[in-house]
Order: sequence, then structure tokens, then C-alpha cells
Amino acid sequence: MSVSKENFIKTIYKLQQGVGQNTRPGTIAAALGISNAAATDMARKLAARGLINYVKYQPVTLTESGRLMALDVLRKHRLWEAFLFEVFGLSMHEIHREAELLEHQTSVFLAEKIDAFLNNPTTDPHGDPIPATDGSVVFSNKNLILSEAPAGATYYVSRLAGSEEEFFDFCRDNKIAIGAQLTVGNRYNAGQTTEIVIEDTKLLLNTDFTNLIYVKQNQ
Amino acid sequence: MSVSKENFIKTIYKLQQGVGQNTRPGTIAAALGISNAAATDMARKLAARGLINYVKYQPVTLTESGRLMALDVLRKHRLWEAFLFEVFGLSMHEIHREAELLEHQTSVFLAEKIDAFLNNPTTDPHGDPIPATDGSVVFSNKNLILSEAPAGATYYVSRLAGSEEEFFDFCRDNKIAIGAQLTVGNRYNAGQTTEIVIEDTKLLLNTDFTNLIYVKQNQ
DNA sequence: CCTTATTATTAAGTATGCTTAAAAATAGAA
DNA sequence: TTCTATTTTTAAGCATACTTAATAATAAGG
Ligand SMILES: [Mn+2]
Ligand SMILES: [Mn+2]
Ligand SMILES: [Mn+2]
Ligand SMILES: [Mn+2]
Repeated sequence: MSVSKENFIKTIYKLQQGVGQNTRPGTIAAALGISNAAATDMARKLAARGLINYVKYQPVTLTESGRLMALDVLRKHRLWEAFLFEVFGLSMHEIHREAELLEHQTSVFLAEKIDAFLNNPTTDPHGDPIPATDGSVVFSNKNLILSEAPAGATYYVSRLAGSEEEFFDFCRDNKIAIGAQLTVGNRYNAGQTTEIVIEDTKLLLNTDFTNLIYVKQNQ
Repeated sequence: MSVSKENFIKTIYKLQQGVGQNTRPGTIAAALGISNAAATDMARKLAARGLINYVKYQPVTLTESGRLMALDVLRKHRLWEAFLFEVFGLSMHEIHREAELLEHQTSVFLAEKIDAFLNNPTTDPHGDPIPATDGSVVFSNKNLILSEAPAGATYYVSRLAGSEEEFFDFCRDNKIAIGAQLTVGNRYNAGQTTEIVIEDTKLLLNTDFTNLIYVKQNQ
């Protein structure tokens, strides 16, 4: 497996998990910063290897072995993020940036060492679950996506699912951090905009951010 | 810079430093496990980028910017080795194996973090000097190569410059570790074989190993 | 339902980093 | 010095991962 193939498969997995997203070639291409033609090309190659299901003009899906491969990369990514956060104190964006590279050059052997050193963490610093070696992932069933969390209630931030520096900068500047308390207010613009109150500040957030923020009722 | 280019340049640096070695295309090719044709090809490409001096049928040499590039990779390699040894307790061979991959995906930013975490170490666990960010390297002027260390004297092992698992297994099995004490005995086979006594055991070593082991008079 | 805009696919081409095979140059031995 | 063995180079070719441009299919709006 090459870096390109690993990133491609991981992107499919993440798009398929993400809210309001699809796994069509163009979407994958945009996420990876490559042309649509290159994405179609890669889709055919990975289908030939039995890692994805590809039917012309259809969204692609991962096969079981493709899913396991995605989870292997994601496990390494999130273990590195947890490690860089705990040990070196890097920021939310820095851990992601470095893990994006290290994930492809990490043996299963080394991943186990990191895992043991951190006492087998279940989530990374963004609140994302860390898949186990066998590919099992435990999703918190208490997480609510902020774009859909019932209004009028108070929540704790439980997951920041973005990856762009801009997103993390915004969260940091507005005290949106894992464990922070916020209240959901009115919805505007046909539910596209969510009003929240955090640290006595009122914010109006659009779905491009509220689809990346998860909250839960209790800490 | 690609992984292939970084490894190529690093190999030239190491061959040029090593005892009884040269930097001819065939030697580089053998070290990297590629064909002579591929090595010639790469030599021309790197020369075009001003990283090496290449004249047909001649050994290649690094330019100043090539040397700095080699030292940058070597710095990352050795910082990772020191880190994996200290923090995860990996063996001499395991640290090398993992560092060989990680060295290419490590930002200068991350290298600085590792360096600071380890309190700016000057040598890695093999006794090799860790180049500074500016490319300066401090070589111990007290190190003697075991193949040439005067007979009859007692020394401390100061550097194990190999990279093969077989070499490190041999060293471990025979108590040849950094700081271990040994005495140099007779030389045989026109100096190709060195007799040493370590932990009351007599060993006869050939130059393929004694060119990789360095010792010094005082600890 | 038809037209148009968007998206996907195919085709052709490029750079990288390899390969093997053949030719050329160099090095070593007699 | 001359022959031979070794090494290096050149040539041709291949796989990967991209590109742009042209074509085909699908999706969306009027
Ligand atoms: Mn991440
Ligand atoms: Mn990546
Ligand atoms: Mn090493
Ligand atoms: Mn390497």
C-alpha cells in the first residue's frame, strides 16, 4: 500500500462517516486535492485490489478489507495525535498535520508501543475513537452533532471532527474545546445556522462548523 | 525531496564517512538494494539539482547543500533512534528499522520537539553524533576504530556503526555494548582478524565487524 | 420533458524511480 | 601490454500517480 492509496481509502472512510457528505469521485478528489480524473483512476485500481466497490458513475464504498485498511491507518493517525499531544504538547492542528505524514510510516509494532505507552487510550485529543488492532471501533452513542442538538439545552463539547487549521484556530479563539460547556440557542436560516452561548459569548455558527462539532449531555 | 533521493544522499554521506568504503555508483546501488543503472540515473538527477558532484565513471561527492541535506535526514534519524530507545525501550536494531522510515516524514518543527524532549542529546544510542539544526556535527576525536586500535590495551566500546540486525544480534550476544570494556589481543590474517577479550571471553573478529566498532581509552 | 450545468470517464501525456539488456569504459591480472 | 573481468553507462520499457483536454453520462431547473 502506497501513501496515495492509504490516503484515498482513509478519505472514503471519513466521508462515509461524515455528516452531509458523499463518497463520489469528485468529493474524494476535492478532499485530497487531486483531479477528478485521478480519483476515477485510483478508484479503478483499488477496486481491482478488492479494497473498494466501484461502479461507474456511482459513489464508491469500502469492502470489508478496505474498511480494515482504513481503520489501520486511522488507528496510527490517532495514536500519533494522542502521543504528540500528551508528550510534546502540540496544538490540535499541529498533531493532525504531523500525524498525517507519520501514519503511513508506522509499523504495527510501533503502533502497539505507542498504544501501550499511552495506556491504551480510547479516543484521540479531538474526541475521535481510536480503532483497536483488530479493526473494532467504539463510537460513543451519547454524542450529538451540534447542527442537530435540541435547542435550549446545555452540553459539553465531546468531539471536534475537523482537520483544517482554520477550524481549530476558530475553536481555540472561541473557547470551543473538548469538555467546554455550551448552550444551544435559536436556529436560523432554515436550520443552517445555530446560535450557541459559550463562556458568556453568543456565536452564530453555520453547518460547515456545526457538522464538525459534537456535544453530549453529561461530561 | 523524495524518500529515494533522501536515502541516496544519506547513503553517500555514510559511505564517505565509513572505513574502507567508496562512493561509486555500484557501492551506493548495493547499499540501497537497487541496480547500478538506477544509481547512475539518480546520480545524474541529483547532480542536476546541485546536490552532488557527478563525473562519469568517477565516485560521486556531495556538494555543500547535499551535505546539509544528508545531515538533516541523519539528524532526524538519530533523534528518532534516541527517542525510541529512551521512551519505548526498543532494541538497537528496532530503533534503526523504525527511524529509517520516520526520518523522511519528520518536519524540522517535530525534530526540534524531539530534541528538546530528550534534552539536546549529542549522540544516539549507537554512539553516532546527532547533527545540529545548522548542520554542525561534533565527532569525538577519542574514538578509535577497533580494526586499528593498538593491541594489548583495554578500551571502552564507544560506537556501534552498523545497521544490520545480524550485527546488532552478534553484539548483544557477545556483550558488546556501548560502555562495555574489552582488551585487544593479537592480529592475524594480515591484520584482517582482531582478537579481543570481553567479559572473559575471547573473540576473533573480522574487519566486516571491527570496521563498525569504535572504542576509546577512557569512559 | 427538455435543456443545460455539473460530474465522471476516457484518452493522451508527463515525471519519478525503478527494471533488464546491451554497449562502453575502466580496472586488474597475466 | 594485452586480455579479461568488472563496473558503469545508455537504451528501452514498466508501474505509479498525477496532469489537462475531450467526451460521455448524470443531475437539476425551467
Ligand atoms: Mn487528525
Ligand atoms: Mn496521510
Ligand atoms: Mn541508524
Ligand atoms: Mn530511510
